[in-house]
Amino acid sequence: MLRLSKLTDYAVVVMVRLAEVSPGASPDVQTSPGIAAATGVPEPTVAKVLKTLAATGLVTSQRGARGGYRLARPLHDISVSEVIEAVDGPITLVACVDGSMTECESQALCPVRGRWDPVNDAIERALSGITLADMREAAVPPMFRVPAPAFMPAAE
Amino acid sequence: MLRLSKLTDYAVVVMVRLAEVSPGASPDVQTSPGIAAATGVPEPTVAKVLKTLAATGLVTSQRGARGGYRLARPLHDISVSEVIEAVDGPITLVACVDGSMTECESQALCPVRGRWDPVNDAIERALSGITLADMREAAVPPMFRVPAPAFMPAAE
DNA sequence: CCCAATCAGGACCCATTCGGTCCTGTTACC
DNA sequence: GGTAACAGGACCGAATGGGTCCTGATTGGG
Repeated sequence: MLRLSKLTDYAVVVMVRLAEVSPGASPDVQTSPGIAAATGVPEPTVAKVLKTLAATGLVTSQRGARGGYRLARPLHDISVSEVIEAVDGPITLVACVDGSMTECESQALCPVRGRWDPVNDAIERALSGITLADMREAAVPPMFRVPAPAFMPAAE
Repeated sequence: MLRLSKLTDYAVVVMVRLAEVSPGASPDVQTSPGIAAATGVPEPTVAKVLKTLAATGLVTSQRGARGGYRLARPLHDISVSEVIEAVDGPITLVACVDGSMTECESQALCPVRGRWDPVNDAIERALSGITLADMREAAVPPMFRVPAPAFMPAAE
């Protein structure tokens, strides 16, 4: 269904939240539980996403007490494709696109040999043209913007 | 990983194969086992794909003896997005894009409320611009074109 | 008129992957 | 030195998709 994982969605949520507090270059870092409380995403999931993003360099981490996470780059400099590839791995519509052509035993018969490449490239190009800042602009009306709720979303 | 299902890949293979024999408007129909033998795709899978494509109107079926399948439209008039939506359902990157907003219990908190829409639309636009004929052109060199092998691809 | 071939539309099972949780170690501040 | 927070795994359950099979409906040919 051409659906990307929830982790990617959460990653965008977390990164946008990360930008809300550190718009310029403020050294303020945010902790995983703090972001979890602000976004409503479960804390372990937030931690997992942050660790993945930190591993790929999209966010920087500060260890130890008073530590936390901070955006490595401003929102308008991070494309959607970067986030997707960081969380879900490289964008490969079908197995043939990747270098793993070992699977395709019927290479001579397969009529789609490398046929998805232009499609895959078109999608990646479309995704590279959209940044997190663009997604932020196209978001919900400001009346729904919640600055930093101190309460949990209940639901449990 | 933004990967579409194998069924979609098979659907493209089958439809391209379907066009190989009925280029214009010849009434020649092809049977499921015939296409399976020509493409190397397992016969039950081919039948499943064909039935799905017939249900969405991308191919037409002829029941009874001497029956089979035929392309409803020429290749250059069928976009990739049509095939994807026929096999894998509507293109929805995240659950929020769809009308199923019932899942999102934290609507007020969710900062990506409808944020993926432009991304989703960009992808669908990119996919709509590529037809099966385009994929056919960007395929493997003609030396790999197998007309209609009467043997099975072995492998079993 | 009967039979064979083929599509139609399900139900069904298995494998794979994803979503989510938890544990242990390391680092830096108080 | 204690504590708070990240790092990096392993781990398990649920859900989805891939693939197979069965039974009925329909049409052409003998």
